Amino acid sequence: MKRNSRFSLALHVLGHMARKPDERLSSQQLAAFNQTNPVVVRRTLGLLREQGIVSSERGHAGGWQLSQDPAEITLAAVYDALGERFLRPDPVGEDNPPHCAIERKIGSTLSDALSEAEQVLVRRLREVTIAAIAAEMT
Amino acid sequence: MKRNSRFSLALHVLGHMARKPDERLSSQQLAAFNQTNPVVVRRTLGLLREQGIVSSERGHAGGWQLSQDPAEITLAAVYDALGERFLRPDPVGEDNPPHCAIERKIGSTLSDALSEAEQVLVRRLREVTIAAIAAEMT
DNA sequence: TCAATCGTAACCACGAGAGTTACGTATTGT
DNA sequence: ACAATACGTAACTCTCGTGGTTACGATTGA
Repeated sequence: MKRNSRFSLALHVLGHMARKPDERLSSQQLAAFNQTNPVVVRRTLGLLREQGIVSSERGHAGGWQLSQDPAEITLAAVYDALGERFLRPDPVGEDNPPHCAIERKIGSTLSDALSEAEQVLVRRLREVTIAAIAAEMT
Repeated sequence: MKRNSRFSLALHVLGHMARKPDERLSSQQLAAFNQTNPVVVRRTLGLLREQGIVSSERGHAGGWQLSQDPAEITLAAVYDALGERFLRPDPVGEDNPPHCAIERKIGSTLSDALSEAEQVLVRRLREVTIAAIAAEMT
């Protein structure tokens, strides 16, 4: 099992979809690109559909299609749509209230540092679009 | 079970140790601060010992002590000593060589973005010392 | 009607990491 | 010496997150 594959799975299939904007690709086809399962694809793309990035059609000629211009879809949008958090926060659990001042201090310090790092990450992801990814395809 | 507790566990016990530089604190005592287990403490502090941050003594009056001035121990040093990677890379697994160009592109793009974000994180962690953490204790 | 396809629920498989037990070894106080 | 204390470590369990899989209902088009 590949861990943390949601994001790269999404980017990969979006890249392929950007190459064939007029076709509706089935979960089965998209799954093949990642050597994974149609259900996993549906799960993942379902989150993107909620954000209007892709659309799906049921039935005989159904499948998935981009809802936006691939040049307008940033990796940050995908990251957000998936609810990804590459930074593992959890500096201070919600259920374990700090017992001493040091724990609060640690929690706030780590929170600040992680937030800043993630801002940098997202800023970078905003600079790359699906179109740029698709352009690399052979 | 608290996840990702190694780092905050380490910072917490180091903070307490910094308050009592002359005492040797047992794993048992340190574990109590975090409501965890002595073995977990030994495991974690063992990594810090390898980097010369703390020292341990066995036997009757044994325990743990800081090996460095708490004002010299940065959170980044602890982060490194623990081998923590708050950013989950794994953009392209080592065992699954990219099948098409898009996968390589995704892998390198994510790698770059994650690396940059982590540099920012570490830079921040370098600005905070154990002494600063300990100063917050009540 | 029938085949293709998404939408979901439900469950399994696997791995990471903390929690726990157990035991060996080292050190110290008496 | 000897008992008590404490680390070092192995081995196991528990839990959680996540992907994989199966199953089935709903929808669409020929």
